[in-house]
Amino acid sequence: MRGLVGAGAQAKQGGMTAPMKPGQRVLFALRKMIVSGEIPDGARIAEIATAERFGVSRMPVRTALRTLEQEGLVAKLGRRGYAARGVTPGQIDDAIEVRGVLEGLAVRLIASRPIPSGFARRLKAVLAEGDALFAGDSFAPEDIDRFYSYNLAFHDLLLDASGNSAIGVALSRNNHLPLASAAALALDWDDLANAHTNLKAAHEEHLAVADAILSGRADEAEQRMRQHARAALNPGLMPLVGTV
Amino acid sequence: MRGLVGAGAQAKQGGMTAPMKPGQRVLFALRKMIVSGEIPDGARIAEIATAERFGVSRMPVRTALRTLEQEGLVAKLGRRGYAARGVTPGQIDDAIEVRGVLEGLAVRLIASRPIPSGFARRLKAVLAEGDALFAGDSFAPEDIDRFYSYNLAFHDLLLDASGNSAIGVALSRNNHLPLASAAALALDWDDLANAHTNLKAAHEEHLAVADAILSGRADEAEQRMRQHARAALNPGLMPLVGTV
DNA sequence: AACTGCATTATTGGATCCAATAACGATTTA
DNA sequence: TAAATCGTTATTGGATCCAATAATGCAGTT
Repeated sequence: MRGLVGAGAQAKQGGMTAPMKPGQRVLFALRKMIVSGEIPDGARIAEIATAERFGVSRMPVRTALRTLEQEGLVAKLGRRGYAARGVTPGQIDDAIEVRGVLEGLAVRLIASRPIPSGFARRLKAVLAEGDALFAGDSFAPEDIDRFYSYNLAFHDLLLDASGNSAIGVALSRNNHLPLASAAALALDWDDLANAHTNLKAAHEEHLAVADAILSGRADEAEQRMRQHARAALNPGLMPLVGTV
Repeated sequence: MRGLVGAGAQAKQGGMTAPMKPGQRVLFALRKMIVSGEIPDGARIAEIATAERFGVSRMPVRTALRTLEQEGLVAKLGRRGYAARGVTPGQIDDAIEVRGVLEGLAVRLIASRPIPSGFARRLKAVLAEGDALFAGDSFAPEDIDRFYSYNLAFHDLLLDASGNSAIGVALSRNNHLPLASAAALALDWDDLANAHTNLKAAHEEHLAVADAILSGRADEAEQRMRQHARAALNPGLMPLVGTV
């Protein structure tokens, strides 16, 4: 399943066969280089050098650096351009914790209010996808992709239903860090049995969260959602669990 | 105290007598126009027209729009430029709630770990400023400014001490919305007695949060910090309480 | 009269050029 | 010899110009 995160992220970033516009291309390339450590922490990033490196004008580099600054991946050095801010594992943990808190707020808000019938229906429909996935006791390779979609739908639904737009914008930060977003199945699940076990646990956490929400147990829903995010922090049983 | 928010925000944004660079100027002007509703919700913002309006080139407008897009204040319309996303009171409430949750996470993290002696000392020093402010039972006009500084120092200290950098980047979003940031004393305190009463309440919440932190009562610290943020939501006794 | 195709135009994105500014080094003087 | 000042240079920010592209309006045809 090596191509999974590539497939997902690339598709989301429009990185298909169609030629990407220079601006986007530079942005994604720089982002990838920084988070991967190819550009080491603290390294200066000059507009001219970068532009020449990518064979583009300085303009796309400039806009990309501005965006990366907003994302916290580069820091502005007064008049000396920008410097890469390497992403340490600790920062990813930090982002995961923030995500848990924000998603926890989302479910708490949902559970604190009367549940619209439409939401309950949609939530159950999403969860049914997960149930179907784990009906058997083993995984086929394509099931990872299906879980990816299901997981994304679950988190997106809750975000939408919270009715709090500020949560979404705050979360959009974290999603730029691979491993930190709910969508990122960053690690390759080379062991399908392993994947089945761990992703099933994630699905059952989803069920528990949903039950707490639909029953109006707001505090419990929030706590469970936080815990669900934190599960990505500790390696637990397996080599390393991606963000589920 | 009409000039307060102006003073604070302007100073923070560098809006003093020194001429601001075009990029900054356009960015701040557009931001202000959108949040104030001068540019109505959904209104299209074209580069050329805006550039002419401000008497600058299209370039600063472009970068400003990119930044505002990151902040969620404008939305991109495919090839038709950008559209203003009006800020409703509800969105400000949303942002305040998010702030409470994020700052709540910060204090919980601090309280969950051993307290560095340096932090305890600095925290007490900051709180002493507040104590001095409310030693008397009335306010002088300049005390509002002093409270502004003290309040900012309190929140910044906790943010720093949390050790979680993701909280800061997530919070930087909300701070762009006036009334949502901890720094914004958005409403004019024309009644000094009123200001004294309400800001003193805020200070006592600070004390309670600090006590919970230093005593290691993480859950309580988090809850109190959330409540502290939410206090800005309900008008309560007075006409309208700014974000304290 | 309505629909489709083409041409025009408005608008964004990129590239190049110019100005301002701060860092750095060399040179001169005490 | 060391420090200070002046000049050079590297680098960012802004302005203008050019290309690509999609929306819009007009005309022609069915």
